[in-house]
Amino acid sequence: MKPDILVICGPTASGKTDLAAELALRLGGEVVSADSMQVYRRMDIGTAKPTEEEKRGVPHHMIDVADPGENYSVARYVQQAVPIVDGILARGKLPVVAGGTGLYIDHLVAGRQFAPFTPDSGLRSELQAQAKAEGLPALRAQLERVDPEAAARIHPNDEKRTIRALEVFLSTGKPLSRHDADSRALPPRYTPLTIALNFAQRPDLWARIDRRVDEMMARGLEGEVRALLAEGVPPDCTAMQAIGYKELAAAILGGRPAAEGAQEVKLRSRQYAKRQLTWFRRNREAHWFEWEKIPDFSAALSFSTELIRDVGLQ
RNA sequence: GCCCAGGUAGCUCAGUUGGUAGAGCAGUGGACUGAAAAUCCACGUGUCGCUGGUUCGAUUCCGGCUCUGGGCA
Repeated sequence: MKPDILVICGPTASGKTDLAAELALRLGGEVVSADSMQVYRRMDIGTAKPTEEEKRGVPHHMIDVADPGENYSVARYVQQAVPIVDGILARGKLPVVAGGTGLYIDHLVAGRQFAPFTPDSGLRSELQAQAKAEGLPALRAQLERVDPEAAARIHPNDEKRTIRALEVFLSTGKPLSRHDADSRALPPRYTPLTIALNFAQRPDLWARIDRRVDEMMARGLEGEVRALLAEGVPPDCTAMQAIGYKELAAAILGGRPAAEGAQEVKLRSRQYAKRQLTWFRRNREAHWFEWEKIPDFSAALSFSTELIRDVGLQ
């Protein structure tokens, strides 16, 4: 099957943004961000959104599409991003999906469907309260009764997934495992050519992350976080779970120096990058390009354009 | 120079009444279907500072040396 979209993925600070913009510019494409935190407005520095200069005149979509206080989700992402990708294709251009949120990328391209209901925040907090009062094993026992298949797959300590599975059953009357099975049977929405970026040596990635966090601090990340808190964004909302915001908010609220928070941001970013790599490595179709020491974009460009030519993407 | 407290896993430390050692953090690998920058799982051999002595056996007891804190000169 001939690919119809280009996907650029990789861990944080691996150079996705630059490569995506450059490729889109050369191939007459448009960038569609696949990043769960760049969707939020007024969170620019800490989410490393591309600047106008970095966008190189190429249209970038799925950035600044929600307010920080809103509860964004994969489902909403797919709902918004699919018409955009389709629109780009309809105009005869190449969609370049670029980002570090593997879940978002996978759902966008795979065409999976979500359980047909709007999450009821009341039900969710009810279940959370129940977990707190009666303990997670109680919820787990409940899940084993209504959806033994999901219970077998979800680890007993995984509260979020246990609650989610119960939520689906209680709202739709259909077990989550059934939804998943049905969804897996659907044909994929797009056929991607996937390029994954990484550093050959882990410490080189760390060095790049550290430098980037220092740059974020120099550009005023602390002020950005203070502004969000001042406008009343709840410190426990989804947007404030973003690395960089969470740690600085905690430092600010706890009266600790921002520099201390910045150190935590570096650590948490490294750990996040490792999780991203685990996700992307699972995709056997991805073509990996690894940097030696520092990014060499001209090498990445020839690697990419060759691949694109070989598969007839353009 | 003297006195005191220490030198044990990358870091912070626990421990062995003498039978070669274990936690947290870090790190590595993995999972992931409406919170995903979230959530969860698995993985612990290191000259127990060096060197003599006692002992069947010392990281553990004794001596010397060395290094790091703190105190007194």
